[in-house]
Amino acid sequence: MSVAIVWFRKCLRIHDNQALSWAFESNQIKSILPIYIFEEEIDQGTTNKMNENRLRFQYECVLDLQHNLHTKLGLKLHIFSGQAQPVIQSILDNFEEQRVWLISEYCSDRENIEKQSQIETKIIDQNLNWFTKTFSAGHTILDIESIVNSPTYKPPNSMNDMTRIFSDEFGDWRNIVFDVTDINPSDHQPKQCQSIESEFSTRLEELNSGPPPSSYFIGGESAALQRLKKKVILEKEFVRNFSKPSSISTNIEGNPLEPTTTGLSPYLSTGCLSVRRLWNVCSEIQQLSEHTKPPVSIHGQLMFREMFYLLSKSVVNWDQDQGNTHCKEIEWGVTEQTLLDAWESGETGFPLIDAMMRQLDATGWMHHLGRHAVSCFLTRGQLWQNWTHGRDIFSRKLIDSDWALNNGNWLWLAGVAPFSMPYYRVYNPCPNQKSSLNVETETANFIRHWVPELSEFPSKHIFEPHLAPLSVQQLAGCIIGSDYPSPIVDRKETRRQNLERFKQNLAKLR
DNA sequence: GGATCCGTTGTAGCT
DNA sequence: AAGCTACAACGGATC
Repeated sequence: MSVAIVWFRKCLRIHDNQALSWAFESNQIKSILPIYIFEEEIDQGTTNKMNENRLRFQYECVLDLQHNLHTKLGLKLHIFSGQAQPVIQSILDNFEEQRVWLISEYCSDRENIEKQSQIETKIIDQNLNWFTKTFSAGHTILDIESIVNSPTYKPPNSMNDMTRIFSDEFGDWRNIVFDVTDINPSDHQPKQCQSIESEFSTRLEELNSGPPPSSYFIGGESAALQRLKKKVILEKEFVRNFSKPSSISTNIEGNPLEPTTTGLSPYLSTGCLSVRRLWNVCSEIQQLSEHTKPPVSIHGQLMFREMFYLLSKSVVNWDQDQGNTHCKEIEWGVTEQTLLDAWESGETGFPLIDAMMRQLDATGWMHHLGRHAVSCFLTRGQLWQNWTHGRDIFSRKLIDSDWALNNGNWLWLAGVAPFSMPYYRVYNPCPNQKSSLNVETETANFIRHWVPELSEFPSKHIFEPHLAPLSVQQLAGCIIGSDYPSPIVDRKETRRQNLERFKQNLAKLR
């Protein structure tokens, strides 16, 4: 009879959790010790990996997991902070004479794969009683490792490629309902483990007891399942019609923080929500009637997520702008810190860009199309800065940040990847009446909310306030250049120059 | 092997 | 107001 140490990493939930289910169902497991390790160096204040919002969100997820494990399954989650290897060593030392399984979810990124293999060779292999078991499809629909290693695998670059992979894997995959494991505690003996000593950073408690978070989202499986119900299960028409988002703003039902999309991404990235559960819910809704299809449907969005996971595992230097087969080496030149800082702090003088970046800073979330607009603006559109700078800022601030997806999306939007749209399709940072966005009210109100300096500006001028006559600026109580920055660049001129630069770079690469 | 088509989600000007 | 077209023209897949 053995102890199962269930190491929660990317699946902070008890529903559809293969590792947890296995530990419950296996007859050889006598007791279960769930653990979570905060691996960021959080005692020196905010980490360079996660800003405060992100760290707090992560902590909320872990606390909710602790609550659910305790109330639903009678298990106590032990929380640690520190580097995984020494922490796991110290945990296992409590069980020196016993048979122990260290169970976790497969993580596909380089750093975590190295960590996992070090733990296996330096700790597990040193004691004949200790074993590991890793479950492969916890965070993704596909078994990333097995697909990438199959002899016929070619890195996918389009939705066509993805439908081929799904067909090979699942046959008739459209509206398929995947097997999802859920634990029914009444089917099993209680498996509570002896408690062991655990310690984690007091900084996390401080964050949690501080002022109410500016983030709209609350971390955890409970909030994830509530949101799934509210935005997907109860919104069948929305699911069936899901397409390219037409509104860049939030402001649903008068709430300026409620997304027009599902808002489930923070829960998918932390694994509070199983991606298979979300897929299944959509399948069940769509089976009943007409619905949009990949690439624009929710299933399509989830398939792009799988695509980026496959690529991130199979493309060498996925997160680099050099030596990366999926990144054209554009000469971005020397970083201009003032431009980068203005972009990050929402002081570019372009109201829509600034509203987006301030929303990101305050809430840790930004609308899908907003991410397009600000990343195009930073790179090939206006500022001509290396996409990796934007990637780093997103990764520190976005509560739904995910290594595979964040890099993939930046490669896409910077126009450097094989799957990118043509480089000359540049988003206009100042949408006008011709834009698909509702500039009259919704988008203008979105700017008024996040850039209060401009709250009295008429919609006609709010996207390019520096072009407004001085009388309009005075009436709005906001003089451009003193109360709100003038544009840091000439958007039309930089666009023209950058198109030319990009073209020359491509010619050189050919 | 050259032509043609296609790719999740562009913009601006004209009718 | 919606739809067409030019813009300038990538790169991989397909025929």
